[in-house]
Amino acid sequence: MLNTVLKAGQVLDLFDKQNPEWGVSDVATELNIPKSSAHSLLASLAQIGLLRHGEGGRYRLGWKMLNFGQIVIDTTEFRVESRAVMEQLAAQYRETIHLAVLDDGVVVYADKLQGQQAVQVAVTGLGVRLSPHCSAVGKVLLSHQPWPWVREIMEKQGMPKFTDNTITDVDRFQEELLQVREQGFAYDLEEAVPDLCCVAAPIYDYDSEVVAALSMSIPAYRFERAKKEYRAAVIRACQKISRNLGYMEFISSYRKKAAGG
Amino acid sequence: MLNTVLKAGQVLDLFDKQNPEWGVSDVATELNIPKSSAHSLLASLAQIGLLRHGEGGRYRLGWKMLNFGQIVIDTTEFRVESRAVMEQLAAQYRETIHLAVLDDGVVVYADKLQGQQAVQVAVTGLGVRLSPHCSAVGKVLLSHQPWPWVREIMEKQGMPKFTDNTITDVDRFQEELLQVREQGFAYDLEEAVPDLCCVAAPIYDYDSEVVAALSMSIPAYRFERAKKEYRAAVIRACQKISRNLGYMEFISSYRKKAAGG
DNA sequence: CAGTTTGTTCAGCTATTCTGAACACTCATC
DNA sequence: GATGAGTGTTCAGAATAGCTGAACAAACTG
Repeated sequence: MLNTVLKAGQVLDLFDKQNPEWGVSDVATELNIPKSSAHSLLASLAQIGLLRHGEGGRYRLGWKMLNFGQIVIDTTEFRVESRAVMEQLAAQYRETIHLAVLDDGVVVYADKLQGQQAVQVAVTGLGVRLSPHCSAVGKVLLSHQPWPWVREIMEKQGMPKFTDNTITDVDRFQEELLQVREQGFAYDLEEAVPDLCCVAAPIYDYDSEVVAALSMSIPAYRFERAKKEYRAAVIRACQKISRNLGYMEFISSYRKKAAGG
Repeated sequence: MLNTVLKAGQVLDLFDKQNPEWGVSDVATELNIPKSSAHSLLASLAQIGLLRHGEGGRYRLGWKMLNFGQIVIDTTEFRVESRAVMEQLAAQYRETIHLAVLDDGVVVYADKLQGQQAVQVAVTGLGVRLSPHCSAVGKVLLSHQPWPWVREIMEKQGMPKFTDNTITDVDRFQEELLQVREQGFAYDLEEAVPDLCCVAAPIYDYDSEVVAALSMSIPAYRFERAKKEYRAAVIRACQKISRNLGYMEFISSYRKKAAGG
């Protein structure tokens, strides 16, 4: 480990929303290092663009940080980040895993792993579009959308009845979504296909936005026996992926508060 | 200057949208340094969160970059002050608005509003760096810098020709900047991208320094019809922001005289 | 205008980083 | 499976880069 880089990291970490500007002396006293050391650190960081020193000799985070931040956003895809975790899940439970996103009101499968053969990169079935009211991923994704919009979608697309368990009433669906959002996961209890159950959870990105949902599909008889374990596994997987996408729970709770709910 | 920090900067600069992932060997050959040196640099940068190394030992930019980028956004006064005015402009004209600053001789987008959806908090495209000789914001920002410095920058960066209208001659560019400074706004008449025109004006702070430039981008055919109106709108917006930042015109004119030009 | 603060420079001493070879590991290919 | 070329990682000694504290310049404050 390069000591100099580590110290540079400490310096950078001083800059936050509350204290966006630091002088040489401030840094020196804060980190308990000589003024001259603080100076060379700050000056060097400014030279490589991570800091800038504007008027008055005080230092601020540089514009290059914006650049790098943007590159992070533009080059990390949730599909790539999800893949490894999905493979782990598939290997452990040997059940089918789905990764889904919302596109114009319908659920689209962005990735899929069949449980039978351990690491089968199945392109089959990808991009399939289905109505969201009868799938676990659909519920998860819709539960994070504004209800009026969801209602409109439902009314436009209709809520066809596929099994006896399919939710076909809009008000009942709203209740379901509220609960899903609250508890952080959704079930599909034979609502789309008889004898097939699913459990899904949301995947958050760096901005605490739900960008996708991940689900595991299990035959009903097997699902009933270990519902809780499957649920926990899916939730854990989603948390892992979310973390890989830069999601941090404490930020999320902060933002929720700031947004007023 | 700390050599280690400078090298760390070189390493970081390798990461861009085209090459978001680097291995130890890649970095070593690219920078002509031993593998072990590359390794310790990468490992240290990962330790402080500026990089992360995922599966396969390859390195990517870390999530802390996003953090820092966000802090830059949230703590830059003129950005905060600009936001409301930009949203007004975007709502009224439904065209794309850019807020840009100068960083080490290149134009950096500090904020961006797409005209289509009224209040789209777009982080997309932020931090993009581009050469200033072919953009309206670039001309505005450079027109308030000392010419010898500008000339040096131009010679160092070159003035690549993107369209038939791109200014590629240094002397011609000096004339253009003088005019821009005199008249208080700049056009980009399809000089960077065909069929795309821009008009930009400067934003002054309390100290009568140009801290940023704001531009509106409009398709050429539409721009030609109402050039003057767009221009007036942008100038008005910039005056509004400048006033919010404590800028007062009469002080400015006084200072210009005192500075002898 | 003096006093106190700031950021910046410098040169010797010390410890840090650099280096290249050896190691562990993954992935194709034979 | 064994093999080879490709990774990333570790380590010790050699050499250089960074730490330091005092002295400097420059800005602000009374």
